Amino acid sequence: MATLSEVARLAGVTTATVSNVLRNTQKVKPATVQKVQDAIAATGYRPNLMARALAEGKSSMVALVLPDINNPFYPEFVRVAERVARNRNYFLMVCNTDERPDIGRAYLHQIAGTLADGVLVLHTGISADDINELKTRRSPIVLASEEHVDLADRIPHVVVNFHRAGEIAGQHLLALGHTRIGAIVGCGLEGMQLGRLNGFKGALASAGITVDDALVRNVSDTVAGGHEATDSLLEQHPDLTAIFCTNDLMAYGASQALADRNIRIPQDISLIGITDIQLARDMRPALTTVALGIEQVATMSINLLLDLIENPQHEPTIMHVPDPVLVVRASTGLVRNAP
Amino acid sequence: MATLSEVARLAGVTTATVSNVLRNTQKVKPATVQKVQDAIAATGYRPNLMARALAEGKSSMVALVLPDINNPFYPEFVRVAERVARNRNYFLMVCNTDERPDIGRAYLHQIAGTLADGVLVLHTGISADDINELKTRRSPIVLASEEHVDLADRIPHVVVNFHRAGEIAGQHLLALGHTRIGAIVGCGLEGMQLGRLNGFKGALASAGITVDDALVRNVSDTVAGGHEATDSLLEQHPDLTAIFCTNDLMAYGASQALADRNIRIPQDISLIGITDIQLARDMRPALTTVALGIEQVATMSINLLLDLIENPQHEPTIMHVPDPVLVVRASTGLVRNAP
DNA sequence: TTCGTAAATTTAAGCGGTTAAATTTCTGAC
DNA sequence: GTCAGAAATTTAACCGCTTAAATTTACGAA
Repeated sequence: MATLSEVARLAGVTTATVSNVLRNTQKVKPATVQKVQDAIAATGYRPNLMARALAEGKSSMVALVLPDINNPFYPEFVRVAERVARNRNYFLMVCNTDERPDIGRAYLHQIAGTLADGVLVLHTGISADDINELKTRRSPIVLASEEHVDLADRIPHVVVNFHRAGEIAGQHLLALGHTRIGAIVGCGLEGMQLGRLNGFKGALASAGITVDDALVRNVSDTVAGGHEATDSLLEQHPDLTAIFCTNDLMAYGASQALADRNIRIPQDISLIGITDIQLARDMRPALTTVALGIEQVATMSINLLLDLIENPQHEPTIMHVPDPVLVVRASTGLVRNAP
Repeated sequence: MATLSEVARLAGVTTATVSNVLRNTQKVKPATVQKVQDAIAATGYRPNLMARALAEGKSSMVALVLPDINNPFYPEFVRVAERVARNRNYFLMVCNTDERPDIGRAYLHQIAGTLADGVLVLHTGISADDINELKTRRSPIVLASEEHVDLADRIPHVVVNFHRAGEIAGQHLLALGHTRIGAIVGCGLEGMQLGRLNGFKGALASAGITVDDALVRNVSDTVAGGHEATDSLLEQHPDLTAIFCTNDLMAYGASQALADRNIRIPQDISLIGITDIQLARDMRPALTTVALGIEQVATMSINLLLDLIENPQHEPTIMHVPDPVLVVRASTGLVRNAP
């Protein structure tokens, strides 16, 4: 690949001048600009972004560390984040940790401040210590939609009201007359989904219903997990009239388990999720869910990170995403009569 | 962030020595190694990967350019590719083009040879010209599972036998007695799915059946596309007994359309896809499909790229993934009796 | 023609590492 | 105690670009 100096030589000027042409500072005489541009065209020159990054002290790359690219939530997030980043002239490095905190840790240590100008961390179970280390390195970091209670007030943070999401789900089911409700909770790292469950419990408590632990299942945050939990719930509690899942992916699994048992949704059992991923719309019956606003979370958090990179703040910024919204589709209905 | 020279000063040695310790060439006396390691620990030093990349002429990053991270095929691919790359000490940059060739082009031009040591391109509709330009830059590039006929023999390539996949699907349906079969073809860029359709047609032709164009639908490569195409097919051909989709995502959409019309799978209509993404397993009924071996394609192509980076070849390597395999699940069955 | 000033260009240092070659320091054999 | 050769360390150039400061060139006014 041609380098700056080859271009400079060909154009009969210095690398400084070529550089000035490239970054079009207005300091170069039009005739010279032309010569340089000709030389660039002739050599097929492309700037070496590594060299530029080193010289500028800025790579224009940001890393997005996430736990499971196969969970459809993340691709949806990535797509938005990448678009926003691109529009602001940043590259997005997607780092998938495969749910392994050690991999996340390695990424953070290697990349932050050396390859990437900043890092956006999405519930990857990375420890507070590791995050704090980054902070001492003064490498911008943003946590999005986490529930890192012990860090929340010290690290820039985009907060999603998971508690309210659970509450909305609970209220919706209550409004339809359900009282025997099973709950399926993803056992994400760091108890990520606890807020959702608590919100749900709170809603029921307000109606005088206490959620028996026997009605709660903790499973992995996957289709299979939802399936399995549903099987388990139905075996022990065939009288359930509704199932609440702390996310849509597990709700999808639940719907499969119900289909396998020829239980109709929502005639026999109502089903509600949280998040509103694309799959929720695509399912049959389409899933009633509590939309968290993926697009907004992604946009806000990546923008926050880039803002922080472009002008560092002392006080950690905490931003709140607008409250979740109930999206009623076909998977919930009035409680059935006694079984 | 601490730099090499600060570490060196603290340890009372030269940057060269510190560098040698870091890359543990065996040239440093144990006592010195200890001093340096202490200094590293004391400063919290992390090597600046940009600087290293510039000095070494190698970034240890590879880019994966893909058209749509929301299409579940790609996350599955990414996950494998990233794992393989990580194990070989490379970072993976995922570049989502959102189906826009211009974005893909920009990524290629900016990244290849300057940020990334090589590029793996996955059906992004990037033009032959652009790919060739990379070649002249001598930046390693691998095309995976493409159908870029005009490039196939000049660019390293991982070939999937799409034709055979379509053929297998056709043969399976034939074996079950189907003859009135609708075909749904994704109109991916570059006619990516044509091979699959031709394979299917070939299988039917061997059985003396010609596929009327009226039974073929071209739609976007999405759930919605499959849904729409199915609606259209059923309206004009209510006598169909099976539907062949050139990929699983559209088959999922088809299954929704069938569910919406209370048409049972496979009792009323059989459904078959191609690829075998996770969703095919999760669907109800689970989808019969022709597995392309995502894991193998991903592994082979990323390995090929890394091999090429580590020792450049003159002849473009063409690798063939083992032939696709039929995976029979619940969505196909014997043809129903006359409607 | 001569200056002073603004415009254009060059110089040269630096970003944070790597590495071949040069130099210094150890070894152990004699 | 010497000295050759191996081992350890340092020197210094380089990777490709940016940029502040220095220098040169151009231009208009006196």
